[in-house]
Amino acid sequence: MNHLNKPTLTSKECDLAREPVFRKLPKESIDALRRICRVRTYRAGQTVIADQDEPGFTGCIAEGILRMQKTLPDGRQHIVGLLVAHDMFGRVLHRRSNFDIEAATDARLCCFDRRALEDLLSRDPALERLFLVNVLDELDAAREWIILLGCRRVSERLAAFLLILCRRSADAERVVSGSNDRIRVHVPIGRADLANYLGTRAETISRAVHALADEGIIAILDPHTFDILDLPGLIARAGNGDFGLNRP
Amino acid sequence: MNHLNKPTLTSKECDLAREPVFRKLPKESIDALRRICRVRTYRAGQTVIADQDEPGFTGCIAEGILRMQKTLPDGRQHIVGLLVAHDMFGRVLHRRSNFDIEAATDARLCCFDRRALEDLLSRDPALERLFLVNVLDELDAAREWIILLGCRRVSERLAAFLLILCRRSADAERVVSGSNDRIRVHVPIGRADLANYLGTRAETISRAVHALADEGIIAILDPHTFDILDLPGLIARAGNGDFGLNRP
DNA sequence: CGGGCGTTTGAAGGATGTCAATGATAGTGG
DNA sequence: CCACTATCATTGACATCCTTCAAACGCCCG
Repeated sequence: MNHLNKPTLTSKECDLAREPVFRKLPKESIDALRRICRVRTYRAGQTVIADQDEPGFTGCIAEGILRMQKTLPDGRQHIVGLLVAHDMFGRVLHRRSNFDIEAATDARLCCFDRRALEDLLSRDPALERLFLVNVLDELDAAREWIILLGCRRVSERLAAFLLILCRRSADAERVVSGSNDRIRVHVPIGRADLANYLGTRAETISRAVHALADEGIIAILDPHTFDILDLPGLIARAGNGDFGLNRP
Repeated sequence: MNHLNKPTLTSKECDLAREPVFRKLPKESIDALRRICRVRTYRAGQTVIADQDEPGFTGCIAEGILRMQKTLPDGRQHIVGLLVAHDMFGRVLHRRSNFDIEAATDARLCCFDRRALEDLLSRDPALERLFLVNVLDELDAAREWIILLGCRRVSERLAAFLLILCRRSADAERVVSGSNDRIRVHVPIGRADLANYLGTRAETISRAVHALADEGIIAILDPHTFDILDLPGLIARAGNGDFGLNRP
C-alpha cells in the first residue's frame, strides 16, 4: 500500500547457504551471490515492487510472506501468488514487473542487485541452471493454481487451496490429538485477501469455511488456523485431485 | 484421447532457423539443435504426452494447436494452456509431465530428444539462456491467465480471453470494413474446450458470446470466428484490464 | 468504555450449472 | 445427389450457487 515507507536496509549478509534453494550450489557460486546480497526488511502492507516498476533487485524471502497481485483499472484486485520463506521473488532478465509485490506480513528479504545478478548468471552456468529450475517450479505452481481456479464452485477452490497449504511444511504441522493425527494449517492472509486469491468474495469464503466445519471436514481454531479432520473428505471436495499431497 | 495411434515420424529436419524462438541463437546452436530434431505429426485428438508420463522428448510446434490439460479423478477436465505455432511444449529438466498434452487440431511438431537436449543445454550457455527466457515468458502468460480466471463472471473471463487472442497475430487480423477497422479473431477450439479453459460450461459460454453480440461488442461470423466491433467496450467488460493490448 | 477492523450471518436478486430438447453442419454411405 | 448420422452449438426451464447489501458480532487497542 505504502510505497513511500522505505524498507530498513542493513548491510548484514544473508545466510544464503542455509536457504534450501541455494544449498546445491557450489561454494564459489554461493560466495559470489553473498557478495551482491543485501537484507531488506518490510513491514506488513509495504510495497516491495510496484506494478510496471523497473526494480533494481530481486531475491528470496528469509522470513515473512509476500503477496503478488494485480490491481485492475476498475479497482478490483487479483492475488496471483503468495510467496513464503525460501521462495524467490521478482524477475531476473525482465525489466518491468507485471505485478505489485507487497508484504502481507512483516518480512525480511535477501536481495540481489539486478544488474550484478545478471552478470553473475552469464558467467556462472550452475547459477543459471538453478534459476532455470526454479522458474520451472514456479511455472508448475502457477499451472496448479490455474487448475484450482478452474474449479467452478468456491467450496472446491477452497478445498484445493487447503490441500496446497497442507503440502507446505511451513504452513502445516501434524498435531497428535487423542485418537488420530490432524494436520494444522495456518492461513497467512485475511478473508478478503483469500477471496481475491480464490476469485470470490469474503462473505462467500466465510460461508464455505463454515460449511466445511459443519460437515466435520475441518475444525476452525481461529479465523486463520484450521485443523484438517477428514483429509479424504477434503480431497473429495476438491474434485478428488489431491494436489500433490500423495506425490512421492 | 487415443494414446495408441502412433504419430507419423519423419526424419526430415525442421526449419528451426525460421522459428522466431530460435532466430536469435548463434548458428552453431541452431545446427546442434537441428541435429537432434525430428518431426512428428499428430492428428486431432491424439495424445502427445500423457499425464505422469516420462516423455523422451520436448520440442516446439511447427503447425497446429496443442492443448495442455489435467483430468481430475472425478472426470472433470481443466485446460491449463493452449499452445500454438512456434510455442515450445513439454518440459526440459523434468522427468514427469504434470499434464496431458493433446493435439487439439492436426499438428506438426519439431521434437528434441530429451537427454540429447539436456546435454546440449549444459554445454551451450546461449541455448540455456534461451530456454530460461522462454520459461519466464510462459510464467508471465500463466500469471496473466490466473488473473483472467480470477474474474468472477464468465462474461469478464470471455472478454479477457478475446483480448488475449487479439494480441496474437496468428489468431487475429485487422479487417478493413466500410467505416472503420475491425479485429477478426479466430477461436481455435470448440465451445466445450473453451468452457473447460475458462472454468465454466459450454452452455454458459454460448450465452456469454451471444450476449456480447447482442450488445454490439462483437459480431459472430461463425462459431469460431468473431469480429471485434467495440474494442473499448470489450476492455471495459474485462474489468478495464487491457491484457497487454496497449502495451508498447 | 468506545471505536475501528475483520469476520460472520441474513435476505434477496442475479448469475451459473444442469438437464433436456432443438437446430445447424459436415461427413458417410447408399 | 440425397438421406442419415454424428457432432457441435444453441435455447429453454429450473435448481443451485454466488454476489450484493445490510447488519450484527467479536476482538484488539486507544
